[in-house]
Amino acid sequence: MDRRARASQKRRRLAAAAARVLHQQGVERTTLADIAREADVPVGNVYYYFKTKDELVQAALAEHQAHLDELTDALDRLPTPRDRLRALVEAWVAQRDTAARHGCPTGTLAVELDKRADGTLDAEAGAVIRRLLDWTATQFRQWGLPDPDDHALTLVCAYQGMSLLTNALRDPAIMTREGERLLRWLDSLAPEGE
Amino acid sequence: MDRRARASQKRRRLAAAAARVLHQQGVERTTLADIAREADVPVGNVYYYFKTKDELVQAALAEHQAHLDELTDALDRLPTPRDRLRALVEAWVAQRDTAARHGCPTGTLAVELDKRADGTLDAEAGAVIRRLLDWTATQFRQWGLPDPDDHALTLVCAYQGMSLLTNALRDPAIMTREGERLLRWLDSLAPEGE
Amino acid sequence: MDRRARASQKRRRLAAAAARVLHQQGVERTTLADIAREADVPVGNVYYYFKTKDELVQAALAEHQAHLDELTDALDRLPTPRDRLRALVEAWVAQRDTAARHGCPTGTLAVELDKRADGTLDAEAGAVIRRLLDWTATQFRQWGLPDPDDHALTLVCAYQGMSLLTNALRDPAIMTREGERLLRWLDSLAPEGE
Amino acid sequence: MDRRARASQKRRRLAAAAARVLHQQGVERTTLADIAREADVPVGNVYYYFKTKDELVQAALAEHQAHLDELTDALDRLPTPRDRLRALVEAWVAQRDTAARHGCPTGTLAVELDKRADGTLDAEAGAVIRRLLDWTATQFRQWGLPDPDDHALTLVCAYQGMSLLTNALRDPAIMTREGERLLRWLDSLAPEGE
DNA sequence: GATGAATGAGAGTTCATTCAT
DNA sequence: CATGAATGAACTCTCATTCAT
Repeated sequence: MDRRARASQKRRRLAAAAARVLHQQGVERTTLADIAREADVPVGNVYYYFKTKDELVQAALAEHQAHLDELTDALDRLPTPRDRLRALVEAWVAQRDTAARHGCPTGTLAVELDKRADGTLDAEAGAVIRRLLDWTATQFRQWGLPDPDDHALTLVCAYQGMSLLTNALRDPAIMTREGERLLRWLDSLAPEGE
Repeated sequence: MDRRARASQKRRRLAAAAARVLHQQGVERTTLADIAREADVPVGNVYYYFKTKDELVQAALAEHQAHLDELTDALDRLPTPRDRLRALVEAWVAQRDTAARHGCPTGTLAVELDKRADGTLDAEAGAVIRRLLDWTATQFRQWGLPDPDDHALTLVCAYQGMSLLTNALRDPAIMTREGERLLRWLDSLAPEGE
Repeated sequence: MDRRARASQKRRRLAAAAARVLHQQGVERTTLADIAREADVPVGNVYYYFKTKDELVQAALAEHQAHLDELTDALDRLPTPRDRLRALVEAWVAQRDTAARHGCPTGTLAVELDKRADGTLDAEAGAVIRRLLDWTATQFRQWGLPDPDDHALTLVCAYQGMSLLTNALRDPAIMTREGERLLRWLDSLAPEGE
Repeated sequence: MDRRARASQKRRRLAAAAARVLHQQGVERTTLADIAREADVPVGNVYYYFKTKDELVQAALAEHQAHLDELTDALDRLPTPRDRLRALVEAWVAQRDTAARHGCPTGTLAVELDKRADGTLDAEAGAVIRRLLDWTATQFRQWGLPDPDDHALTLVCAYQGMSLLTNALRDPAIMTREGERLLRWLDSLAPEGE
């Protein structure tokens, strides 16, 4: 592996470390030294890859976006929209322990970034959430249900809500209970005229 | 007004200012000077009322708790549990512009405090949310519905979820749409055997 | 002396220290710690009086302005414009050893500040020089000479030029030689029709 | 072109870039990356030509020296000392816009370098100025005027002074006014017994 | 109690210089 | 020779907390 490849790998390592540590400690309580340590990179070197702390936050958001895309790509291989949405909910529930400890990575990031006066980064956090919203709406639309956007909104709100409560009450069981309800809800839906 | 009364009034002013500013700027981006300024109290004086910044955060949480109690007390005067829950949802929707700008005060505070290693304050944030959960469950129980706890969980999750998305996407309309759905949902519920 | 008086005295001490150290070491090579040490003030405390390093530079400029004003006030007590201008030149020459080591405080500051992209502070440095220019022009005008502005420009240019060369060549004798020439020049001037 | 020639060409490009950028931004506000970029040379490569930043500053000084030598060589082709000195002043005035923006390259460099504790580089800056002084004195001597050194000092001081004021007040007209005065002064001079 | 001032431990960031290939 | 990457020391600035009156 040549120098350039190793360098870009380091960039990724930093982005991944940022995603992890920022999720656990939050943006404001995480120092660059924390991220550097997690990525095993000297502090001064971080600035070779990211000119500011904000760029690291941005990279972490991109990382979450990438994870989400991986997930939806995998789900897209399932036969029906209902299968895909069920699997989405199941993937959420599978993360319940992480959610109990640190909440939804994107959701909590969005909350923190929205506290800033400068609205640059929080718009990017919003974009990640909107992408999930769009993918979900697409599923409902393909399913042939009316008001697919409303259904998508309901589902994603439910996800963010249960993640927040799971985290705030430190109780993964919340995720299980609400997840099961969502599955029953999905099973109860039927396209018009079906 | 004697000295003690004036002092306790100052304490309240500080707590109220903390609640406001922390909601808007978040815990980590708010300095003691910010709160002191908002309360029109000299910085050095803050420490006679709150020994640490964390105590001010605690006071802000208590303030939110108090607001919530006021609200539920008012709702308790309504005739039926369904009326109360409907009014609760309507109260949420009425706050949509604030939610778009800063999210739910308690929810965003809980998110931020959960990022801390020290789990003292985030437990208190959880307690505020749990109190809302309990009050809501009580309504569903009085209504005679089965699984009142699950219903309560669903409703509060929906609230936190729609607040978060409203804030992240800076779109108060989300609150309106989800609020209307919740009202329809409440209208559709009926106790067993009714 | 009460707290407030002592505090404002500290502000002055800092401004004076800044003027001294910035003159000796230049803006860019002087750290806040240098100034703090010179003023015998803890580094963190500096920011109570000056929010940024630039404000300290500004304060140093004001200090130089004040020194200049003191000088011209003293000169204003002399009977004739020629006396005042002669005394001005003599005051410059008296500073020859300082000039050899560090140049003219205002002139060198202006040079450094003009290298900045942001033109805020260098305008203030220019203002100090312009004030000297104006005072000098006033003398020539009172003297009844034609083109008092041109004469003033010539005199101040000569001052800045000889300060620069004295400093660059580390030779106070330059100041003496040019100073004497300037005195002869002043003596040779006569108002029209005199 | 062989390797050695290409290499020495790169060295020159770097020296020229250094001269330009250091004049514009000053020594302390210029990074090696700035110079490397201006010369279109990779940062890491700079060190094959200049072991330290100071060596680049030195090279910039040499560049200014070379420019000055070019100028005086050209002037030396003029018939009389008076012609040469007049042409020198005219050359200065022709640079008035550059002077307004960045001052005299050598003069401002000397000011900055004199702020250093280490007196190595500022001596070199002084040497460049002294060379100008010497050339000028030679002209006055050839002219047959008494005190040629004093006349040279006066002329060079005037130049540095008017450059500094032009820069500090950002007014090229200063250069024009003082330049005209210097020309009149030169015209008024006559060797003894002439 | 009240208050302006003091303090010091970090935080993010920059950059000359060096290294490995 | 060339070069992207690495390094660490230093700097400016922030802020919770404490102190002296």
